[in-house]
Amino acid sequence: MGYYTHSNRILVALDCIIFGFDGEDIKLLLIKRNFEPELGKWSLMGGFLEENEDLETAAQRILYELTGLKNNYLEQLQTFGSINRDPVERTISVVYYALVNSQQQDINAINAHNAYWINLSDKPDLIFDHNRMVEQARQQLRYKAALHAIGFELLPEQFTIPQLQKLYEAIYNRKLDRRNFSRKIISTGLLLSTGQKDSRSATKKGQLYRLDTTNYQRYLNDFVSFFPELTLT
Amino acid sequence: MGYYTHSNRILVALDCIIFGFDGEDIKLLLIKRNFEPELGKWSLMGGFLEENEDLETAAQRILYELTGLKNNYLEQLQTFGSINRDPVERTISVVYYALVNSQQQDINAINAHNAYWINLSDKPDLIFDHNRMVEQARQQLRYKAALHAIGFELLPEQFTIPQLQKLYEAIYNRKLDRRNFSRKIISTGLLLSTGQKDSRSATKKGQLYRLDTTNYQRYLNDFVSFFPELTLT
DNA sequence: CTATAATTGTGTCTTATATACACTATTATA
DNA sequence: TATAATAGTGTATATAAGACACAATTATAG
Repeated sequence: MGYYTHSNRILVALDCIIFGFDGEDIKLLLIKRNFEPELGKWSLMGGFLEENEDLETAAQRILYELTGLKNNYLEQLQTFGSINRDPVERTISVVYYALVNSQQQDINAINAHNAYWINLSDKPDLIFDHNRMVEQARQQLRYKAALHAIGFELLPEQFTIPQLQKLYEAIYNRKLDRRNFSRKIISTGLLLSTGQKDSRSATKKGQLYRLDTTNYQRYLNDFVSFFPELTLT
Repeated sequence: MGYYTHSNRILVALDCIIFGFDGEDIKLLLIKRNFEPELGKWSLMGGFLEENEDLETAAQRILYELTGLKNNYLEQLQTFGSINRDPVERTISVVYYALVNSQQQDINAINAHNAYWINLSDKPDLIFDHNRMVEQARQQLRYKAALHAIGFELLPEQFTIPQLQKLYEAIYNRKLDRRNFSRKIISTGLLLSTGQKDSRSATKKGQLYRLDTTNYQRYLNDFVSFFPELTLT
């Protein structure tokens, strides 16, 4: 293996925006830094790209180190590369965002990293360009959830339609009509009734559904467009 | 300015997928390489990130070097970082895609780079992971054009509705109904009649329109979603 | 100079979907 | 057993999608 004569080799970091949902609010897993630089401030979970590591592998590693979770929804968002974005040394950061079902996490790993689940609406100021990263991820989540029925990744395996509605309401920060939501989501064919009922509910117990993974694949690819006639494959 | 102790500094490249439209087909500006590595093969236009250069600035520079064009639609697509994607040396590539009005290009610059406009449907095999990059860009173009009325970037300043329709048909590779297309596009309020007619047409000359830039800004942000009720701001 | 072929412009009908809204059912708790 | 809270279902109206038909313009051929 040879080398290019070009000399500008720089550090490549990865940062992960980790979204969760507690039934009421969209949450972010953030780190109160007990290390330099920017000790004491809030940031995303990050790390450097290693020598024999693909980008996606590195992002998965960083997510796993923090949460003990594997096989989550994880997608590359964008790469941030302003000259002075990192005051220590020029570093470009490849940013991923993850959707995790926050009930399955490894509490010990999270505590060990001094990380906390924080309501997206209460997000503190973050270091470097991490605020911009989060803002862009939030928008991407709205996109994706609107087009691709992606939101399920944030829910437990079994969920009720009202729970799903609360998730959508949290993502878009607006109220939806219960009756229309229910009709629409059922018409997608994405939900399979489990026959069970939600035991946790304090009043009328809702019907539990789970994703129909057959149809789900289709919905991950399809989307409804500006010209509905142009719905893609 | 200090340094991180981490040692894995690597080359950062940029590659540009340059889309055009000739009135019939979507085109790609590709390079027949007269330099190493992979001399004689086809590739995207690329380059390395310089020391005092932002990512977007570098992408603009590369686009300018090849086409003489500035101020085009240029957007980051994704970063590709597989370990062995470049056989010479580990390099990650931040990929941008550009939409250019291919009538305004600098022919000399293009010839000097041994570049050619090639129908997307006739795309030759490209080096490294450039095939994947183009495929992803093509999908992103479909997304964007469906959601954001972005396609105008590929047309001359003045255009007829049938020309716009041909562009959409090329992007999505399918026929659309003339009458419904016309009604729909007019109802968006994006078009301003210029009062002029298309002189080039061989039969009935179509009415020339141009973008209403006021409404355009809105359409760049808005999109119609999976739940139309959730159309975003 | 008129017929023709090609393309543009506009209207209308039917069907489907969005949206608004009202009543009934279930369950823990007082 | 009444109440408060939430879940489930139905229906009417407005809007948009999608299919389709006819009239208008213009270069070219006869």
